[in-house]
Formats: sequence, structure tokens, C-alpha cells
Amino acid sequence: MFLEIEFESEIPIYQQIKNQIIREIALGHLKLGQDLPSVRQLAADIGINFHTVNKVYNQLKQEGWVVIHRKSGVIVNPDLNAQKTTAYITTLEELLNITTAEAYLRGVTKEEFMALVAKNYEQYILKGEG
Amino acid sequence: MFLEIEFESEIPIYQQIKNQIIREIALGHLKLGQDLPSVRQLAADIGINFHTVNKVYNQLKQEGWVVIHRKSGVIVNPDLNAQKTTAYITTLEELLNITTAEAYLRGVTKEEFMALVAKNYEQYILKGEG
Amino acid sequence: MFLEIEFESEIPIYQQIKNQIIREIALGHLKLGQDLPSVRQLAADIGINFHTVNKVYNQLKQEGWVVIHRKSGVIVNPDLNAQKTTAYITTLEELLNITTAEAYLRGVTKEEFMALVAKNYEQYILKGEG
Amino acid sequence: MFLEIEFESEIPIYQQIKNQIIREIALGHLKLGQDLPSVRQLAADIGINFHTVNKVYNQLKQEGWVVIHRKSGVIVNPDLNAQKTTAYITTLEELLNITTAEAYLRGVTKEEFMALVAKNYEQYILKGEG
DNA sequence: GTGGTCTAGACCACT
DNA sequence: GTGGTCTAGACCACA
Repeated sequence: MFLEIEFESEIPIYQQIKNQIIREIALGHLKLGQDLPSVRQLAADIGINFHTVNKVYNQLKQEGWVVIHRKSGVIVNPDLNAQKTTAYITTLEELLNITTAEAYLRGVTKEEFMALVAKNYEQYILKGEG
Repeated sequence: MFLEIEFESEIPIYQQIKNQIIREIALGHLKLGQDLPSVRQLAADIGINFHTVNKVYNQLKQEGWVVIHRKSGVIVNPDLNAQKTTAYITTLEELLNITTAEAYLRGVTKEEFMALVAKNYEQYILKGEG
Repeated sequence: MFLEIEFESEIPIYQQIKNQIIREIALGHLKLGQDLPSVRQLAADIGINFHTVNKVYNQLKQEGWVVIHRKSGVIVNPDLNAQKTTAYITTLEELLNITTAEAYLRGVTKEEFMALVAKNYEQYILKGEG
Repeated sequence: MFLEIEFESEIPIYQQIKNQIIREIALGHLKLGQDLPSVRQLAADIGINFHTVNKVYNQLKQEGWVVIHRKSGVIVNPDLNAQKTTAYITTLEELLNITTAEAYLRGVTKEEFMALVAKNYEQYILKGEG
């Protein structure tokens, strides 16, 4: 698994790892049911403390992305589905609200913005052909 | 100016204020050149420490949203424009990248997502008619 | 013997097996004196390491649920009775204490809770008629 | 806040703290909206590391018992309600299932068991008179 | 070897 | 002073 961490970023390391793992799942690089590296393995690969990875895995578990299998370690949740909760949609709306506001003021037209969104979304749809 | 702060939110208070001020500008509730409440006034209204508001205004100035006017205090930058820097676009892309990944996995279709984006963007275009 | 193990559960596998064996006895599916599968047999059935099953049988023996018979292997304790020790009651009380606290706060009324308890207890009383 | 931790217990310290805080809320010793001790304060009181308390508070937040208020620190969730989810009921049923099985086999009659449950539940109902 | 728990100490962001 | 992040190292339960 390729994870690129920016140690100088404002975004906490554990958050970057979470984001990238979710992205890897969306891209199909991590298949449902596939097992992730062990906490200590991934920590060693990235060059960070295993507690940080542990935190990531626990949060991913809490949010339903992975399950901790007593035989296989941590695996991508095989039943990943139906998470389009109202709570999530609300959060998403708020994020888009401020994001579009700033984009609008910065002169990104609606068309440009929509194109960016479409381009980003489509990479996940097209994963099968990648 | 209506600012709704959620003290239980994950988002820092200063960030919430920044977001809402930018949104107010995008909505046209705050006109270019219009003056914002004084640091102490806004702090009192929200019920927070004035240092927090100070931080907000400084960052808004740093990013070009407002200017500190010797007489009038803090006003919305009258020359607000052309901030579509490549740095901003890069940041925006990264944000959309992870956001669309999660939306895709949670079952938000491309159409639904695009509709959400359009709806949010359009509220700023339509401000003149509001 | 039907044992359903959830490998993704928080509960250790050995604990799940223990729970289910005790439940099978309470339900009368396992009669007093009846013999349990061999360690290796049960391990193979479930698809786990036989050390885990070994641990289960040893603990069950320790707690008096089964006896290790020289000839017949492991059998349900034919003299199963009188285990209502004060130590057990204390443990049970502590468990009920926190369990009822959470149920109360989550809005499960006393009547609902009592009904749940009754329903669960009664399945063991009615075993003879099952 | 009185918390009695058994350091020799099988139950992890953080779990004991969680249980007792939930119990304190149910007993009304901790009112809705009331603030809890800071992580470092509580850790010092109990004589443990603050990370352990931090873990507790984060889990309580995840489960909706408390909210982390940016001004007041950690407070009991003022909107504590409606948590009688099906997921919780399922978990509760499974717990009662094995608990009643063992009680039945140990000779605790249905009446005795129900009386224990009632006694435990009622302490939370009667909190207003305590 | 796996994840889980706990300790200890440092630094940071926020208010 | 508050919680959040990260590091580091020890020990344990589980399989």
C-alpha cells in the first residue's frame, strides 16, 4: 500500500493516513475484505510510531470502514455499504457550503468547479478500468 | 452580522468565524468595503475572548479578504478579486479528492453529488436576486 | 453442536465458545453427562487453532461446567448444581448495575427491560417443552 | 466525582471509568450539561496517566454521552436522549441471553433474577429522591 | 505475531 | 489551562 505522508502538513498524520486509506478503497486498490498491514508494519513502513496507526485503525473501525478480524487482523469491511446517513449528508453539505463560497469569491466559475468535482469523482467510478 | 458558533464542534471557533464571514461576503450580506464589527464588539456578541476574534481578522487580512482601515477599522476588501492562485486550486483539488472518495463509498452517486455542489454554488450566484 | 463464532466481534473467540456451550447446556441441547467434541474436532469444525479450544475446556472445567473423563473425554458435569456462590452473585450484581444504568439512560423503560430479561430467562425454563 | 478503580481488576481501567461515569449520569450525580474534570485533573485524582482518561472521554464522546465544549471542556451531553437504537437493543439482548443462561444453571430462579434486575434499575428511577 | 492497554513525556492549537 | 497529537517503550491477551 502506497501512502504518501507530508510530515510538515497542517493535517495530522493520522488524518492523512485515514484519508488515503479511504481513497485507496474508493480507487479499488484495497478490495473489500482485503487485509491491511499490521499496525506495527504500517508504522514501520511510514516511519512513525505504531500508536498513530493504531488510532487510525480504531477510528476507521468506529466509522465502519474496516473490521478487526480476530484471525486476519484488520481488513476492509466486506459489507461496506449504506453509510449515506443523514448525519453524513449534513456534514457534507456544510463542507460544500463553505467550499463553494470560497471558490466563488476566488473567481472559480460554477462550470470550472463542477468540472473539478466531476473529474475527481470519476476516478473512482472508472477504477475498474484503471 | 449573524454568526452561529457551535462550541461543541470539531472545528475551532476562529475557523467557524472565518468560514461564516467568507460566506456572508459570498452571499452579499457583507458588501465590498463594508465595515465589520470591532474586535471587542464581535467577541462580546459571540461571547468569546477577543483574542480569538483578533486572530480571525488577522488571518482574513493575511488572506486578502479584509483590509484594516486606519479610520474605519476592519472592512471587507474593496478590491476583492483574482485570488484563483494555483496554490488554492491545488488545495481545493486535494479536498475534493478525499471528499468525493468518501461520498462515492458512502453511496452518494455522481449525480447526487453534482446536484449538491450545484445547489450550494448557486446560492452565491443568485445573491443579487435574494 | 452449533457454534456460531463472529471473528469480527469484540468478544474473544474462546469467550464466545464458552458462552455458547453454557447456553447449549441451559437450553438442554447438551445434556448432563453428555460428551463434548474433542479439542481437535471442535477446533477443526470452527476453523481455529486447537489451543484456543483447549483453553475453553480448561476454563469450563475450572468453573465446574464440565469434567474431563479419562475414557470419554470431556463431558458436561453430571453433578452440575449449587454454583450460586456469593462471588457469582456479586459479579452478577455489578454487571446488572452498569447494564441497567445504560439501559435507563438510553430510554429503555423498566417494563421493557424486565420484559427482555423475562423473555431471555424463560427460554431456559421452557427447554423441556421445546 | 467519586470513582473507585480496581487496579487489579480484569476490566481495563478506562472501561471502569467509562462505566462509572455512565452510572453517575444515570444516578443524577452528574447533571446534563455539567462539566467533567479535565483529563489531567481526573487522571491526577485517580492516579493514572492522562492518556487513559483522554481515551475514556473520546469514547464517551463517540457514543454520545458527553460533548467536548470548546469553552467549558468536557460536559455531559445536554441532549442525552433517543439512543435506544436497534444496534444497542441487539447487543443488550445478547448480553442478557448469556447472563440469564448462566444464572439459570447456577440456580438463580427467575424470581430472584427479576428481583435483582428491578432493584438495580430502580436506583436510577429513584435518583430524584436520593 | 496480532491488536489492546497503560505509562511517560514532549509539543502544539485553541481559548 | 484545555484537549489533541505524536513518540517511545513495556506488558498483556489472544490465536
